[in-house]
Amino acid sequence: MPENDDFALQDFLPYLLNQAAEAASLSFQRVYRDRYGMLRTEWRVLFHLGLYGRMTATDIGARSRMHKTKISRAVSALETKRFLTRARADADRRTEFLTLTPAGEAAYRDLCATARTHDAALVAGLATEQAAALRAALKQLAGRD
Amino acid sequence: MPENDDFALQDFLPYLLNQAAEAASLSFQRVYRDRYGMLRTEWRVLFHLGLYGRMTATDIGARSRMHKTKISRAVSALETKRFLTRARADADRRTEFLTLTPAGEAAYRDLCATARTHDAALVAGLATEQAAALRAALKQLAGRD
DNA sequence: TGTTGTTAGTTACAAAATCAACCGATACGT
DNA sequence: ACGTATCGGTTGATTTTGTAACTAACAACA
Repeated sequence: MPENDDFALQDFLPYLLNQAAEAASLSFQRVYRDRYGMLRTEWRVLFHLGLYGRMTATDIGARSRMHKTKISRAVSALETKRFLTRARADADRRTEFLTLTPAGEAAYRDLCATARTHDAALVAGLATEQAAALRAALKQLAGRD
Repeated sequence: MPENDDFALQDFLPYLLNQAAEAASLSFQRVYRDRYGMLRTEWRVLFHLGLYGRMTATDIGARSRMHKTKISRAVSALETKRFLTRARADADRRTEFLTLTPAGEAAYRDLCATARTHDAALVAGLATEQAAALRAALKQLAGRD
């Protein structure tokens, strides 16, 4: 009845990606939300700081492609949770370096461990090379990193 | 410096999926936004109606896994745009059937054509089987359809 | 019929994301 | 030094989403 002869829009990549992304983040979201009262933006900032060590907000933005304001607010939230500290740079007093506190690092490690489990569960249905291929393709689509 | 020896969290699937999804939808979003003033939810509803023909809001929800309220609002918006009409069902007066107007169908066809182009551009860097494998993996992650 | 439970869809309110304007610090050209 | 532009980051207003409560219609069963 509908005239979608040639192109199956159920296969439209943006749609598919979004569906998969939403499904995949759901279970993990519950973890950082219930366990640490974090938002996804906060978890992402934490994750960057845990992974790369001391960074500025701009650095995080460049890597994560999150908007300035999201990062700014996430940093504030993490600061009030005592998960990170700020330090003005001497060279350029506009920038501030962000560092995880011990509590922040602990949360990071805990979440990493949980993330590992979730990741494994997600790819459970896929063969090893399939999973690797998937990650590679996603990286390319994401444009970098 | 950071102690992420074993597990590269840059490869964390929810993160990767989200990055790719965001990057992929960006260019297409501009199309339906600028050309028709639509939101993503609206485009999705339009897309379902165009693809499957007359449906109820609940049907759309079951297929797209969007929440009731999102659908309700998207339907209202599409109705004010004169892209769809509602018709109460005789059998059950709670449900209403949604049908695209000619204008709605025209928009659907236009956006489909554009979507096809965008999709092709996205998978341009991938081999044909790679793209197919990607879609298959995403479908599985999405849980269905 | 009357009660209880469920379903389709909407609405109200809170939470969060987006956008634009903003402040202070720096850089640059003159 | 001075004006202008730019950059790092924050704030406030608006928009969009999420959560819950709600209305109306139906179903089932006494």
